[in-house]
Amino acid sequence: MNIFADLRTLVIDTLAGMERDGLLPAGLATDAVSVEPPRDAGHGDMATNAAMVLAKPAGMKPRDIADALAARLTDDPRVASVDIAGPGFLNLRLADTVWQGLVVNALTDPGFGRSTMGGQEKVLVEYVSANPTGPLHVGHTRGAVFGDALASLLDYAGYDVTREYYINDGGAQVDVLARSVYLRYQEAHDLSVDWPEGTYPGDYLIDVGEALKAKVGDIWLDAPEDVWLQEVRLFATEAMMDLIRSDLAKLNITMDNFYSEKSLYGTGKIEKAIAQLDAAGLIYRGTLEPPKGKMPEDWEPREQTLFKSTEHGDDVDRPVQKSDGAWTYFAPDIAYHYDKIERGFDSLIDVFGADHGGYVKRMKAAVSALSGGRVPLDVKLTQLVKLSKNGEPFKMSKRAGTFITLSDVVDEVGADVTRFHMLTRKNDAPLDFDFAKVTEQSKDNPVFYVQYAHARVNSVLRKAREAGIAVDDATLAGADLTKLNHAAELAVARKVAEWPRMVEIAAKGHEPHKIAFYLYDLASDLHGLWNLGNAETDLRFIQDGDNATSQAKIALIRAVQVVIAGGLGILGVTPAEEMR
RNA sequence: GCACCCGUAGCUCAGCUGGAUAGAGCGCUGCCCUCCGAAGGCAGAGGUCACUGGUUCGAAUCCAGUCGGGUGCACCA
Repeated sequence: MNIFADLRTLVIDTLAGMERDGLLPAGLATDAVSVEPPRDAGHGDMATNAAMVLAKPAGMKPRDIADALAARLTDDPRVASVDIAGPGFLNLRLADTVWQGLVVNALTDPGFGRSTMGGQEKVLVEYVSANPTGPLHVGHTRGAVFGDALASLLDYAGYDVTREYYINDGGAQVDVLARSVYLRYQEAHDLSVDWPEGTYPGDYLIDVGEALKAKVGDIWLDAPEDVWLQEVRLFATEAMMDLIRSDLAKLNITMDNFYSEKSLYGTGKIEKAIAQLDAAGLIYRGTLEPPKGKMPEDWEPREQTLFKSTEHGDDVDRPVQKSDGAWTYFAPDIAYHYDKIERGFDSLIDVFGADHGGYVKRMKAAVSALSGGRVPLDVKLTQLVKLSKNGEPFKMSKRAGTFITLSDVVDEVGADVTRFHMLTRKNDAPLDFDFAKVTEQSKDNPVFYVQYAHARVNSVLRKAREAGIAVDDATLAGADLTKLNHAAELAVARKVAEWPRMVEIAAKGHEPHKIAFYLYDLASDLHGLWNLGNAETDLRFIQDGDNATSQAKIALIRAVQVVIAGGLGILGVTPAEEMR
C-alpha cells in the first residue's frame, strides 16, 4: 500500500469526474499533475499542483479549478481537509486513521515497502568484474557493495534481477598472471627466480605456486613456456576466481553468474556480434584522426576495422580490430553485451570504477546499436574511496604492494559497517572511509545510529514482555491505534508511510544511497520520539498499567523497526538485535 | 583540444523526474544531568545554491555559455 500513489489516483480520478461533469474541458493531459508530500509539514500531508498545471490548458484561473477540486476531494473519507495556498497549491490534510492504518499495514503485510513497479522485467546488473589477477581491493569494494545493494533494491521494487560478474580472462593480463604463478611454482621447488618488470610479485601467489607444485609435481620445471602457459593460465585464473569469490563472500555477495570473456573466443560469438553491427551498416575499414590537443608520440595513421559508434551518440568511432587483425578489447565487450541482449534482458546496468568513465559512451552506443535502441544500458560509475584512520590518510601503492584489500577492510570493521558506510554517499561522489570513525559508537556515525534504532525497539519489546504486555505483531496490529494521536507520533507514522515511495524513487534512479539516507531519517525520528519521552511521560512507549495504550505506541515503533530491517536488508546489512 | 562527473553553511555532504521560508551531521555559541529513559538533550547563529543569460505561473533543480576542481581520451584490458 502506497498512500502517495493512492492519493494521486484519487486526484486524477476526481479530475476525470470534473471533466465528465463539465467543470473542466475534456481531454486534459494530467501527466504533469503531482501529488507529493510537501517539504514543509506546515503545508499538510500532501500537496498537489493540479490547479496550476491545468490552468493554462483549461483556459481557467487556477483559483477556480482549485476551488472545485478541493470541494470534491473533501468527500473522500481519507481527506480530512483541503486548503488552497500559495500560487494555487492544494494542501491536503489526511485523516489520522490513514496513518494509523499504515502502521497496521507495516505490521501485517510482510511485503510492506515492496513494489510491483518493475513488473518482473528482467534486469542484468553487472558489477565488480575485476581482472582475475589478484585479490579485490578497496576500489572494487565500493563497486561490489553498490552493485549488490542496487540489485537488491531492484529486486525489492519488483524487477527480475540477475547479478553477474564478467571475468576478463581472455587478455594479456592473464598471461602475465600465468607467468607470475610459474615463477612461484619454481620457487616452490626451491629455485631462486628473478621477477621481471610487469609480473605480479604479490604474496598471494605463493600458495598458488605451491598448489601447482602439489598438482603437477616437477613436470614443467624445465619446460618452455608454450608447453605450460595454457594450463597454468587456467589453473591460475581459477585460483584467483576462488580468491575473489571468497572475498565477495566476506561481504555476503553471491553472484548469480560468472561470465567468461574467454568463452567468447573461438566460439563465433564475437564474429556474430560484429556481423550484427555490420548488417546495420556500422562496421567499416578506416583510419582514425589523432586526438586533438594531445598527440601521442608514436602516432601513425593505421587502417583498422571500426565501429561507427558516432551514429549512436559516441564522440569518435572505435576500433574493434587491431591493424594486425586481432580483436581489440572492445570487441569481446561488444559480444558480451550482445549476449546479454540475446539472453532476453529488458534493461542492463553496468557498474564501473570512475576511471572507466571514458568507456561509457561507446558501450551505450554498442548496446543501442545491437538492440535497435530497445534495451537501455545505465552505466553507474563509482568514485574513489579515501581511506584514513583517525584522520591520517593511508598511502596506497600497488607497486610497493601496500594496497589495502577488501579483505583487510572487512576484517578490520566488519561487513555490515563496510556496506552501510559505502552507501552513505552517492555512487559518483568520492567517499571518505575512516577506520576509526566508522566503528565509533556515537550518533555521529550513521551506521551505529540506524543500528541503534533497531536495537532500541528490541529493548522496548523486551521490557514490555517483562511487564506482561503482549507485543507479538498480530496483537499489536489489532491494538487500538486511535490512541496514537500525538503530533510527534503521527509524524513518525508518516515517515513510515513514506517507505514504499522511497523504494520506488530509489529504484527508479538506481540510487541505493537514498535508502541509507531515508533509514537515517527514520532512525532520527525514532530517537527523537524517544527523547521526547524524557520530558513528556505520556510519550513513553510503555505506559504503566495501561496495556492498550502501550500496545498502540509499541505498534508504531515496531513498524519503524520492520521498515529499518527491510531497508537494511536491501543494503545487505544485518539489523542489530542489541548494541554491545 | 574533446568528453564525462562535480561546484549548496566554516567542514563533509543530502536535496536535482521544476514547486511554497534551501536541509542534515560535524564545528561554533548558549542552556540542561539530586530522581524519573543523558553511550546525551534543547535552542541559536551561519547561505549571492560558482557566475551570466534563457525556458516557466514558479529554477539549487531544466537549457546555453563562462569560470573553477576531478577523471578519461588512437591497436594496452
